[in-house]
Parts: sequence; structure tokens; C-alpha cells
Amino acid sequence: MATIKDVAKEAQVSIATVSRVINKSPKASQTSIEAVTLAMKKLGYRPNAAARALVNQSSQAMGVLVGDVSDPFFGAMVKAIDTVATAQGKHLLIGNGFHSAQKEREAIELLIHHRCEALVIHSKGLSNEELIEFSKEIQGMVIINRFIPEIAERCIALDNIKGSYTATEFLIKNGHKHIGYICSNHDIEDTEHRKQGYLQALKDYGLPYSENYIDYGLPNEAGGEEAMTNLLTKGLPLTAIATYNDYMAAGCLSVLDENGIHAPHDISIVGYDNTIISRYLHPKLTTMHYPIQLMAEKATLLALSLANNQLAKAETSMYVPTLVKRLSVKTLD
Amino acid sequence: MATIKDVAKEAQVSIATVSRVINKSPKASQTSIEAVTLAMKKLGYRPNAAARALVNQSSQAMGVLVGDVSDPFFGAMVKAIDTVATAQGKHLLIGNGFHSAQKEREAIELLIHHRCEALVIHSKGLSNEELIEFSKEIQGMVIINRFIPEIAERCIALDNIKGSYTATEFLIKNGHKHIGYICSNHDIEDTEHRKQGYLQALKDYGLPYSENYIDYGLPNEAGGEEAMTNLLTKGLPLTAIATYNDYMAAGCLSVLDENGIHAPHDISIVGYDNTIISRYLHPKLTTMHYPIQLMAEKATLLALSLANNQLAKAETSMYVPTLVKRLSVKTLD
DNA sequence: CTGTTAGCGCGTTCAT
DNA sequence: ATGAACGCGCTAACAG
Repeated sequence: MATIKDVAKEAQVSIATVSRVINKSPKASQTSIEAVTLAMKKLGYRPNAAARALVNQSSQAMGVLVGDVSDPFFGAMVKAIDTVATAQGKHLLIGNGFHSAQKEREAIELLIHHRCEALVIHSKGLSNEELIEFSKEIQGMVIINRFIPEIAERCIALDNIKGSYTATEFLIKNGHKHIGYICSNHDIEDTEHRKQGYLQALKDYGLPYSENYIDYGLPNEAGGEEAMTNLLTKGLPLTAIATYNDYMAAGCLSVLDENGIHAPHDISIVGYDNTIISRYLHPKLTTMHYPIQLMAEKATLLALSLANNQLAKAETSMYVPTLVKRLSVKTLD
Repeated sequence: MATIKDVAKEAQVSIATVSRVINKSPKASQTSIEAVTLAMKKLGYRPNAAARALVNQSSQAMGVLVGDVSDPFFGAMVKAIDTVATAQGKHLLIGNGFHSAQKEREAIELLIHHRCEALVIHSKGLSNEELIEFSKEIQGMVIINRFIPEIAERCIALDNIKGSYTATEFLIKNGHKHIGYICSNHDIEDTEHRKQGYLQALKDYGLPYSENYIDYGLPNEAGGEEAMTNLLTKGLPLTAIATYNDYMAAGCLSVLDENGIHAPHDISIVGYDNTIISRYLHPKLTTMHYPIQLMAEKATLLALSLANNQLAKAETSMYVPTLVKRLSVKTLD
């Protein structure tokens, strides 16, 4: 592939002149511009990003770590980040962690090797300690969807306790007294928080609660089916169920349907996350909205300004999910 | 950030020695290894990918252009590519084209600037000519989801005519005689092909066809709703509808539901793409499976071997979608 | 306005 | 086994 030197030779000028026209420096004669442009076209010249990054001491890239790009939730997150990054002239380097500590570590290191100035990291596999270490190393690193007290000003997180509390409270206020919970069996903070919110709401409203009303499964459709089946088997007098996320709610709905139990008529269901599928389920799923776009934009802006040595403004960093009422909960109208 | 030179000084050796231990060269004494390792740790040394790429004349990256990462369809595609690329020690650079010619062009150029050896390109905005030009420039470039005769051996595409034909034929074989079509209004080849397949099936089976049975909308849920509403308004004796894609089918189902028309009892619906939402719709959507993972893997392998100067093996490059029977079509059992 | 030159961080001969 | 020196492609002084 042609280099700047080849172009210089072809255009009969020095490489400095070529560099000037490439970078649209004002000090370049019209004659040079034309000659160089022609030569570049003729040779099919393409500037080498690595060489530029090296001499400019800047890769013009920002890094993102997600769990899995094929998950629509992360898709939305990446898009939001890409939009604000692009607006600032940066492009994205994306790593997948698949919730494995080792993969997350390797991905972050890759981003560091590429000298990403700003980093938006979604990590569920790494320990607080390790993330804190990374954050010390990279000034422009921001943690998203997780709260670490020691680096609170670098975290953009969601209040999952409150979210789950709100969802459960909504059921209670609509007259439900026997509310089950379909819980994830992933051992991460989110799991614990969402379960806590559910329990707290029951306690605050003086409703009975019991482990018996809770069942577990993988945080996907199959897990929801499994948990719902188990719940059904116990023959509990449930009139409503709160779930860990929309996927589990989908599995739950599916099992219910197969058993001739109709939501919301026979039982009410509330999801969590407001992912793309919630609009497509039948009945359309009432769920808690996870403002991931907003949070991702915020995280990106924060990471970028941190990378630029600007200190973090102490704004909201703990977001609160909001209820999206659709049709899966029977309400007292 | 510490450079190899700093490490050399700290470890009291030359940069050549440091380079050797970094790259695990056999000719490096145990003593050096230890000293260098220690120094690297102490200084928090991180190799600079740009410098490496420059001197090695290889970025170890491969590029991908998709329409929009937040679309689950592309999410699945990216994941498949990432999986095989990672297995070969490459990482991904991802560009979003948003179906705009200019954005697609810029994204591809970015990938070229970064010296991606292999490229998997999904483009609907650029002309055949421009893509052919790019393919001449980049030996390891492969086009996915589009067929360009001049560079057929560099294309991994789907036979949309056959797919839509199969979908329509399935309806016909189940006794339907009045079959409508919900068409995309995006002016791309896919639109035309899928419509063609529908029409051809009707002709082959001697069924009447008319523009009146076809309606248009954006290839998303809203577009499906709009088109279905229009179709309903015409008061046609339809018993089945083939659609451009699952999203339009979702909108269609939604409008039907609101009008008290139940699928598959009152009307049968068949989707296209077999995206994630098809499993969640009610009734679960019968649709054509787009083997995007398979195709993406194939495209990646092809791009990678092309980049390595290995010639393309003349294998299947035109894939055929298959029918996934779920519950949205009333069958003759 | 233009050309010469140094150096960004690293891998790699080629001596030693 | 090790180090000095060169060059990858490019930008930014600096001198003219």
C-alpha cells in the first residue's frame, strides 16, 4: 500500500507538503494541493491510522466493554455510546466480556493497548478491587451499570432495589396480596438488589413473604419457564408475579399460556428492563424501564471529559427505573 | 504512560531484551525475564498497539460494517464474526452505516485506514460499482447479504426470492387462496426480491394476484401496522398474509389483535428473518429462517483466507432460508 | 510556501 | 544471550 513517501515522489514534492495537504494545513499552495491530490488518487493512497496514532499520541478511539453485543440491551447501549463518540470525532473499539472475568480482563487490556483515552465499562465478572486498579490506571474510565463506592464519581448505575420495589408496589397498589418472584440465579449484585426490592415492598406493606414464593432460573426465557413451572407446581394462591427481567417474564408468560392461565385476567406479570421484546409479548408487558440510552450517553460524556482532564461534575449518577404500564397487569380501574 | 525504553532502563537492559521477553522469544535469559517482568509490573507498562501495528505491518484487526449494531439481527451477525475472528487472534473494528451511502463509505474508509486485513461488509447504501472498487483495493473484503455478479466469489448472500416463494407456497399448500403481502418501502434489492418470490408463487399455483393485495410501509413494527390497517380498510377476502420481515409481521399482528381478528384462527401470518422477536410474538410467528450466523461465519472465514492470499474456494455462497413452523399459520392437519 | 530532520514506540537485523 | 542501530508511516518544529 502506498505511503506518504510514494505520494511525495509522485507529486514531486516533499513529504511535509503531502502531510500538509492531507491535514488541510492553510500553508499549502493551490499548486501543491492539486499535485498531491492527484498523486494520492493515482496511487490509491490511504493514511495509516497506526502511524498517525503513534506520532499524535492519540488513537482517536474510545473503548467499550459489554457483556455480549448480540444482546439487544447492549446493542442499545453501544449505539448510544457510538452516537455521542462519533459526534466528538472518536470511533469505538468494542470488547465482549461474556460475563467471564478472564475475558473481561483481556478485553479491557486490549482497549488499553490501543490507547483508548476514554473507556465505558460494563463488567460483572471482575472484582471491585480489579476495577478500581484499572480506573487508577485509566483516567477516562467509567463504570456503567454498577456502583463501586470507592470510585462513586466514576460510576453510572441504576437503583435496582428501588426499581424492583416500585414494580412490586405497583402490584400491591392494584390489590394483589399474593405476589411471587421469579429470580435470576446469576450471582451478581443486580440479582440480589432486585430481589431485595421485592421483599422490602412486601414488608413495608405488611404483606407475608416467604422463600416459597420465590423461584430461580437462568436470566433468560428458558429460566423463566423453569421457574414459573416450579412456582405453578407448588399450588400457591398467587395473583401476581414480579420478575428479574423481561426475558424471564417472557418464559413465564409462555408457560402460563400453555397451562391455560391468562394474563392479566388470571394472573398479573411485571417485567424488568423494558427491552425490545416487552412490546412484542402478549399481553404487552408492563415493566420497569431501564434508561440505558440515557445512562450510556452520560457515561460517555463523563468518560470523555475525564480523559480530557476535566474533573467530573457531581451530577446524578444513580439512575432510577420508571414503570412502563402496558397490559400484563390487572389494575383496579 | 511507560514505554519500552523506560522498562529497559528500569530493568537495566536494552530495549531489544525487553522486546524479547515481551514476545516470549526463546533467546532471553531467565535473569532478564525476571528483571524485565518486574520492571514492567512496577511501571505498569502496556505495549502500544499502534507502534506494534506499524512495525509489524499488521493491525491484527478485521473490520465489519453493519447497518446498526442495536438491531438484534446485526447483533447476531457481529457476534458470529467476533467468535471466529477471536479464534484466529484478530479483534474487531465495527462500523455502523445506518444505510446511508455517505456513512457507509466513511466507515469502510476508517476500516481501511486502520489496515484491517479482512473486511466483512453489509452495505445497502453504496452502489455496486463503488463496492467493486473497494473490493479491488482490499483483497480480503467480502460482501455479506448482497450479491454482486462481478465479484460473485466475494459475496455471501441469501436467496430472498426463493425464501419468499417458500413462505407463500407454504400458505398456498395449506389451502389459502387469498394471500396478501406486506411489503417494505425501502428501495433496496431485498424488497424487490421478496416481493417477487411472493408473486411468483401465486403465479405458479395459478392463483390471482393483484397490486391491491399488497401494501407498503417502513420495514418495522409501525410500518407493519400501517400496511395492515390499509389492507384491512380495503375489505379484501384475505385468509393469509406474507410479510417482508418479522417486525412488520409484529405490527400486523398487533393491528389484527386490536380489531378482534385472531391469528391463526381468522387469518394466517408468516414472517421473514426469524429474528429474536418471532419467538415472543403471540401467536409465535411462523417465519423464514435467515441463517445469518452461518453466513457470517462463512464470510469471516472467506475474508480471512482471502486476506492471507489464499484463493476463495468455490463453495456455496448463495444461502437458502428455511421455514420455521410456529403457530401463526392455520394448517391443514 | 517548502523541504529537512527528529522522533513517536516498537521489532529486528547484525554484530559482539 | 545481548545491545546498537535502523526503519515502519507520519507530524511538527525549524530553517530557508
